[in-house]
Amino acid sequence: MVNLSQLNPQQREAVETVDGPVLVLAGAGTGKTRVITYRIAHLIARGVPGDRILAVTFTNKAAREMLERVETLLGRRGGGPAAGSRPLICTFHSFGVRLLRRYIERLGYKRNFVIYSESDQLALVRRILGRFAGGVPRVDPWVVLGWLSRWRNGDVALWQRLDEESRLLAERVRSAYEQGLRACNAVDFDDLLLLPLRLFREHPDVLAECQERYRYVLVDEYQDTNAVQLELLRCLVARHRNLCVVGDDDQSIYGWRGADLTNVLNLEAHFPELRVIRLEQNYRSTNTILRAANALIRQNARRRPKQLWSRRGEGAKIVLRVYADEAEEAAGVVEAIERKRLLQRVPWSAQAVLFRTNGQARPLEMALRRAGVRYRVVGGQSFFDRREIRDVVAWLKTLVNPEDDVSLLRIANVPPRGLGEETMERVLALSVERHVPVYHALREAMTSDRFTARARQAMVGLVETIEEARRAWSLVGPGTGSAFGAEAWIGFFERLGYFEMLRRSEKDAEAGENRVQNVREFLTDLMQRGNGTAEVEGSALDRLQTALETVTLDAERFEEEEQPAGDAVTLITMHSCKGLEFPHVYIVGLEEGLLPHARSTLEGTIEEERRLFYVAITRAMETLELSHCEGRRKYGDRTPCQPSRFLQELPEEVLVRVNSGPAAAPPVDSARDWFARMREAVG
DNA sequence: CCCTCCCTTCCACGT
DNA sequence: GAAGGGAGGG
Repeated sequence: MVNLSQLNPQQREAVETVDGPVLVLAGAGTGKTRVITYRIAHLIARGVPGDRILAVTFTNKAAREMLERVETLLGRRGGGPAAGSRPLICTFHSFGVRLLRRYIERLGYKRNFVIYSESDQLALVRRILGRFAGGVPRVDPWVVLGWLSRWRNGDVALWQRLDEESRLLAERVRSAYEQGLRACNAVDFDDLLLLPLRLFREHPDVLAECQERYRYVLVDEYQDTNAVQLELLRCLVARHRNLCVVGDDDQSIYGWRGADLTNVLNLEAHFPELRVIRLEQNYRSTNTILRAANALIRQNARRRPKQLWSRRGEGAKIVLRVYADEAEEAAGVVEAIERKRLLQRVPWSAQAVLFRTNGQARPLEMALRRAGVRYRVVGGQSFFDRREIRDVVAWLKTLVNPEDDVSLLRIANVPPRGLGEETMERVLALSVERHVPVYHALREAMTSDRFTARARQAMVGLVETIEEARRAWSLVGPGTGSAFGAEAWIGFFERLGYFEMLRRSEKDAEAGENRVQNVREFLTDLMQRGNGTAEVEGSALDRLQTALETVTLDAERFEEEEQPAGDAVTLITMHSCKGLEFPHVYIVGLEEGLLPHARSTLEGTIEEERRLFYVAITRAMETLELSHCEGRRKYGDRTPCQPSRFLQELPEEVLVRVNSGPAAAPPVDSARDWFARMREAVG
């Protein structure tokens, strides 16, 4: 039996109420993950086979951590679950991929489907918009992609808000977009949820099988679910109704991605027999911090009321500072960090700086580097935004599925082989005319006298390269003893001339070599993944498909491996800090326009911005420092800033206002001396 | 067809 | 202020 004595009464109730629908309202820091892991372990200990349990999370990281915790919980007591009967703990999206890998043929797709990343989606939308470019004033493909996603996820309201012209355009784009995906045998992120739902609705036998299999369904971060996810859940638990969702409406910060707060507020509508359990004892923060958080979030109208409290005492007051601009703010934060480290022996790793937008990381990084402080940036510009990585991924996707037009068009002339814009445009036209994938059109064009001999020669070269690689890699299997590894793939790109192209593309030889190195590392990493998975079956090409899925769905993992752990300050956005905690937290840029963000003011989503601030505040365990600037550089020149309206909502008695005029922060150019002196004074 | 330079635009948050 | 896209020359 799992020992439940370490849980408080509410947590215990949440763990032991195993049958029927349960909503656990778990405030920040109240032991939410603990409840889920204990609940899974408790179910297994009571004799439920592990593989009858499905736990859904929002990030892969959360899924990995949860699995680990469940295993320790069970393993410690000996005889953990047999390898075959482990609970399935994964994200909604990877759950979708699992189903699609098994059943997608029932929906008329081929098994070697690829998943389009956002940049792939964008390329497709761009192409479609280009095709429609008949006098239409230039439309932002980002905006259109946003419409599409929201429309496909059932946001009808948005659709109705568009004006006549936009709606007409959007409808044409939508239909072309969906056809485009189908034709490429590609699915996008939304499809990973939408197609499984279709599967459930059109194939009752599949649904019945899943219902039978997943007798107990748990959902973490339930406040982040959208309408489609709720539908999926309702299908899954329609029979046994053993659904346990854990979440906090006050921490719902993904509305822009379709997350719907009413899923939490109105769950009784779908499950009248719902048990609601509140967790309000916080184990993380001081009462000063909680008082600020409670006061702030109370201003929101749409919520289920709750009040956090803790046994961790009052703690230090919250410091509020004003700086002249973002450079001084950064310098001030670094100073505070070093002060804590040198005077109070607080390591860098116990401190985190939180901000609203990724762009705010830059001045902070500069100040940290100048002071010799180690740091790590969580999230931020993705490794996969690098050109060389996108090229390589497009090449690999093409090898898995040559009918993936977006990838093929991207790599057709990479490295340059004489298949420029003009030629590919004509091949594309041919593919549209014939209703076949670009790859087929390309093969047809090879022998067509509509193209010059030179172009045809180039096409033959491309097709042969693809065919040869596909043939070779589909022959390599686990039993053949041939090399599977990254070296073989590196060799492929070497022969392709890709590395040479990279080296040539940079003026600076070192920068070019750097890009080459990025690709080598990426391939090494990718192949380790393909070989490491439980899947022993299949050719190298099959494994490549699996590995590419992780690239698209779990990019975060690649980034993590990039940055070695160790003692370092954390720089992180307010969005990605959810679920984390730090002893000492600095929240910067608390200004109108940044928080609440200018766009949210326009869109009327102030409450979500307030929740975002709430999430940020509740990351802090011991101390919290807030700051805002009087002015800030924007697109080059300086603009004045007003303090965030949310600052006025914090109770005055928990704050200390420190006037950090220009005098308090050391002048930027002498920062190094200042730190040197401080170190000397301490050491 | 490829390269370079200038000009525009800027994605807020992430599976 | 940087990076990507478009126009024009090699």
